[in-house]
Amino acid sequence: MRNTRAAVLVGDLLRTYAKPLSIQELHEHVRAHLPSTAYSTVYRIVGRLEAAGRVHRVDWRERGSRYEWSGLPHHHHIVCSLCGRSVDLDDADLGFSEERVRAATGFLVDHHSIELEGICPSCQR
Amino acid sequence: MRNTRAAVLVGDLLRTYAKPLSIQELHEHVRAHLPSTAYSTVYRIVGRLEAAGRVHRVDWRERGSRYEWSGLPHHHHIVCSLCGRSVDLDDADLGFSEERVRAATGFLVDHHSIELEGICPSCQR
DNA sequence: GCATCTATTGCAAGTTACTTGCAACAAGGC
DNA sequence: GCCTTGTTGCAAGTAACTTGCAATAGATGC
Ligand SMILES: [Mn+2]
Ligand SMILES: [Mn+2]
Ligand SMILES: [Zn+2]
Ligand SMILES: [Zn+2]
Repeated sequence: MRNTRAAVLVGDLLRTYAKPLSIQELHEHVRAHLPSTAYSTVYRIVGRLEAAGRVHRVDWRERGSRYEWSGLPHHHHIVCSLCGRSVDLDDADLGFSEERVRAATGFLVDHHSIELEGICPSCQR
Repeated sequence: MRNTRAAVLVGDLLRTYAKPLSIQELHEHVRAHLPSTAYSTVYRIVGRLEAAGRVHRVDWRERGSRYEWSGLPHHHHIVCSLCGRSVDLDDADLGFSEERVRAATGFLVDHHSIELEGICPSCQR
């Protein structure tokens, strides 16, 4: 994978922002530096990062797909339905373990997706 | 909501099959009895059932959206990536509780989605 | 630095899943 | 039956994402 100007901008933002970003947000970021960049270019860059395992997709139902840097410890998200902010949760916070699922079902788990929605402390006030 | 012939067919299948079904599967079922039924009709029926809270949508990432009858105890799914069969899991099987998340984050949880993928016991052989 | 090779890009057109406007139709209350 | 109005078929319309292709620009070797 070549270090093209647009790919570097996308990769850097995902890595430093460390929260799931939409294609649109990534596109806006890239265009601020390289105004001629096409939407499809961002899709292709993200696709290549995903194939290389450096980024993964996260689905927030009504909020659409987003992409997040993979070089962070495994975790999930809870998103505020009012302000949209997200907080990270690890499996321990959730009481979750794939081992437990294996014991209950006999399945060999190879992937799990957990996404929650609620009202954050600050929006509760 | 009127008990039109197509709506009854969709509702009955969702209720008795008790597993998430795709729009395509629902359409095929309806067409077997009412061949002139349009795809859009199935979308509209499912939309009305969902608005009435009698059905809810379940997202299986690469496998697309499906709809499941809501009159069953709350649960989640693990899908076999080889044969496609799904098994139900309740929050206890997963060690999950919204209370625990509230304690860890302060969020008031109003919805959670948990979907797993793996290899079922029979495909492991 | 320069030539060369080939991955990457911009653009426009193409897919796919899903939605919508509208005139014809059919539930179901009376 | 009769009428009201929710529902349907059809065709056209969106939204999100993908793809073919000729032009461009990273990388590599000199
Ligand atoms: Mn995160
Ligand atoms: Mn189920
Ligand atoms: Zn909030
Ligand atoms: Zn299986």
